[in-house]
Amino acid sequence: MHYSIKQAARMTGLSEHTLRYYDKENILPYLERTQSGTRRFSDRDIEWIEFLNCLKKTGMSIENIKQYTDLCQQGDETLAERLEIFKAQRLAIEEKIAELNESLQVVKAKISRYSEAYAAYQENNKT
Amino acid sequence: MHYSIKQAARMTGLSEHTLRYYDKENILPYLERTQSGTRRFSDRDIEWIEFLNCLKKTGMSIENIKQYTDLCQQGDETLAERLEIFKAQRLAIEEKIAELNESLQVVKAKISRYSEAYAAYQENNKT
DNA sequence: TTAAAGCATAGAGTGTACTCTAAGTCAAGA
DNA sequence: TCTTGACTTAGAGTACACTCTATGCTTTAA
Repeated sequence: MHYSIKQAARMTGLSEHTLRYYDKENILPYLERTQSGTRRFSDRDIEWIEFLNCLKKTGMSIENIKQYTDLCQQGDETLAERLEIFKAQRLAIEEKIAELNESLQVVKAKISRYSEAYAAYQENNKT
Repeated sequence: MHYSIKQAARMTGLSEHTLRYYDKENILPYLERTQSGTRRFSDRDIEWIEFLNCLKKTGMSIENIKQYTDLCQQGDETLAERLEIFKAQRLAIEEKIAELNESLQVVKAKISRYSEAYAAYQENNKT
């Protein structure tokens, strides 16, 4: 199956503008064109975009994604390098989760204190 | 104890530029000045900045932080509203953690596949 | 054949959060 | 007094990731 940019946008949740921007940045390595120049998205492209979405959620920049995409197109010699990228990214995600858990504790503590303060405030302002 | 902007920058890990920017954005409500205009950071300010750092790590924007800061200065009538802000933020953090855990699974799967592919590649290229 | 829809490009504009620069003030030590 | 260093401001500049605009080309249905 092949899809127009409009369909691809709907399927991936990105805008047509963003898909063209990603193409311009060369991070859609499998994307083909018709002879008149229209982009022709395949299932492989859709899957790739969904994978990019996942990488972006972990905080990976377009620049880093570009580097990875380039390595993918250079064949098996870059396998070790690509493996290292993901190992580093795994660490980064784990650190981010740990950091968020810490912040969660701080926010929860705030909620406790505000709950108490608010209860006391209501008590003082009883009619 | 009071600190200069340079000391405050070192203590909080932010730059002097950033601290001045935060002050301009009115998210440092307790910050005082000397009569000649120099900023005078107290321990309370340092704690507040560390708390802002925590909120920022959770993805809260300067704009939202400003709203919260404003509410803090309006007294007890805004207690309920502030409580709601933190409840919403708790939810946002929990969702972010869940999302990161999903991405972590995807990255881990990539690591497994690359580890295998790389082992096979090495096997094929034995001298 | 003509109108509309959908696609293309180059390049300008936007929002966020800084980050830096230029020019000037102020306080302390040689 | 003069220099040095730390501070001040307003406002310009930067990086990132889009987002939009203007203009024009194709394809398709009426």
